[in-house]
Amino acid sequence: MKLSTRTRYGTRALLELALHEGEGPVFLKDIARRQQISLPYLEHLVTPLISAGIIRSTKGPKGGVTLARKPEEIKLSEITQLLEGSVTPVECIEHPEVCSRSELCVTREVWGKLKDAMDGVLESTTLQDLVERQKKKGHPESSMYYI
Amino acid sequence: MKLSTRTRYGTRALLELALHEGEGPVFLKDIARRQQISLPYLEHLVTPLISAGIIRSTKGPKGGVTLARKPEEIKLSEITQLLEGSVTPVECIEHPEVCSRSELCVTREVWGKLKDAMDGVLESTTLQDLVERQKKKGHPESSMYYI
DNA sequence: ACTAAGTTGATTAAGCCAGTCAACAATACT
DNA sequence: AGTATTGTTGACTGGCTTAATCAACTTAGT
Repeated sequence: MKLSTRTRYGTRALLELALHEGEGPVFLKDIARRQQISLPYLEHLVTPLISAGIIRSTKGPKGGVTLARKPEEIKLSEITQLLEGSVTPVECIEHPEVCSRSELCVTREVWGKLKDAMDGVLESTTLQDLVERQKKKGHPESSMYYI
Repeated sequence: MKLSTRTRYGTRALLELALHEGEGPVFLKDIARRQQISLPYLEHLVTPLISAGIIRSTKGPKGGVTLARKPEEIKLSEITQLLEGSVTPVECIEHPEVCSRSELCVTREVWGKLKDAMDGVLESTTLQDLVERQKKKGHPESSMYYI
């Protein structure tokens, strides 16, 4: 019952972008350094985020990536859906046909409640919420990541 | 973000026992057949459940396993904790020391909210709740599993 | 042109985990 | 006592997923 590193890293990368909203493109290299993600790995995370229209990229010198929408318009549910595949605790919730017992299975109902509880949190949290939390905590990138 | 089959199968096995509460020991073989779990695999699931005091076993002919407590006293949180290891979406919630950023990380806070939401469901659901749901649906084992 | 970026794909390495097999231990029944 | 039946334990395997890297390619600015 763990989130994939895809989702964890991806969320951190997007938070990083949200923190620099309005400052123009950010280098993948900088995101990687500040959020402690390996650059080659980050490159792969970026691809689906672009196709999904969450970020925009600019090639060449002075290039980088930017949020394609405002932080308050990007819900965590969208990010997890994209990077995690889905946050379903069991396959049969979304695809009842994978198990012949789906119809009558009561454990399935409970796992459904579990999913609903998670969705509630993910639907109600946006990147903007993360930014505000971060501001309350102070900006770690200024004091910590540039040694 | 999937539950392990350990947890899924284990929960089904316990439900099966709860449904036969008060009828004496149930053969592992029967649980396996009715809940469609491979017998050798079920055997391994049973071990931790016994050590945790959730079920009791009787060896020999007419042996089998029984719930050690009443269904309403067995919470899902206990089962998942035992079989899943834990339902934490990220390691750093329970062990902040695994990541140097734990202190200042706001994504960690959100994953914490996610865990709280899940815990809410798991803490408030008992085997008895599953039994009642099953009764409302009818008893599938009588009509379906004995072909 | 040249350089600095992002993009894409092939590939690898490792860890996890479902699942099986086989030997063992205990109990009830005859 | 002996035997069949059942749970117990541990060793082992095979496959899947996924984090991660490398290398070649494309695009854009100077």
